Amino acid sequence: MNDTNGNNAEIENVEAVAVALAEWWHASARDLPWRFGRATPWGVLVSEVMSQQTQMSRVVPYWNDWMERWPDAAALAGAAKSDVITAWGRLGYPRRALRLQECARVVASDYGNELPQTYDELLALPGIGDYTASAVMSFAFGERIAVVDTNIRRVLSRVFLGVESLGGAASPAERALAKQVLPQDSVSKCRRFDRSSVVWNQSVMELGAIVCTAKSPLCEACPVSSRCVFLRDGRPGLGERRTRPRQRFQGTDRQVRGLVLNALRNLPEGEIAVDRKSLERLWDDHIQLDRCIASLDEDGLIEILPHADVRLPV
DNA sequence: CTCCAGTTTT
DNA sequence: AAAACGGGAG
Repeated sequence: MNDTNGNNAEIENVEAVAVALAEWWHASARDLPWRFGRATPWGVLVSEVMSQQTQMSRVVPYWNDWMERWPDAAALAGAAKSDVITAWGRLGYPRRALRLQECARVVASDYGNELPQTYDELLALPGIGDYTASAVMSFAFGERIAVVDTNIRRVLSRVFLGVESLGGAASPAERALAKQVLPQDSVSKCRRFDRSSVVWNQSVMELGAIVCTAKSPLCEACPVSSRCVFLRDGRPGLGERRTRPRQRFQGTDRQVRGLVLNALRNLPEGEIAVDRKSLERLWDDHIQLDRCIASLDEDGLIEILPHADVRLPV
């Protein structure tokens, strides 16, 4: 019973779309260093965590340096937290860096330094949610599993339903659609990055990232434009804002937290702490500053020293 | 000002 | 279900 979405009659283009997308993928996919079987499963996981809310183009140099320095989970597990936070640099959401190291510690100690190969075990790892667990199952292990992220939601909704996907969490209907159109894998294709479900997930996501973008999709350059319900219907609601207003950044705690962390990352060689005086120069509102220092401490991103100086954790 | 290969906490 | 969490690019 697949009644979660009432659109089964609508979905009949899938084979043709899959063929066109696969061709486009092989001709136009970005040559990211963790693609095409060049990275270990752990390397794929690292790339996915770094890409949570951060554009791929910004991730590439960080990933290269990171994997050279900490090639596997055990290496990262043994690193100093301060080094992990510093290496994370300006990727944003630095708690991801800490969770990635926690993840590495679990993989190293509970799984013998080899990434577990089931969705449920991956999902249980720190910092790994539904998207990343699915992505690793598909991209690293070649398993047939529906991957649902913001790009895939947008592309599938446009191509097959002709409407913009709504903001917020993925709906049951969107998940059902993703499962419904996921290609079967033929038995003969054994190389994991050649499996049709894997190419499907990667190419749909890639299309959403570089062609079928949120605000101004490049329909002229789209390999499935002739089969896209959204384009056929005149792209109804394109550019219409469906997400709730995002929190502004200027003046928020996130900005202040970023300033404190940035000061700690950029300390001269040999210095490990920022003193209270310097902290107070970073932000005029000392109430907010103290709130942010406290929250950074709670997150394990800094340690508070005597005299209210701060440092990165060991 | 919006958007971005999301996850966790409330 | 909503808020918190960075920072850069278009």
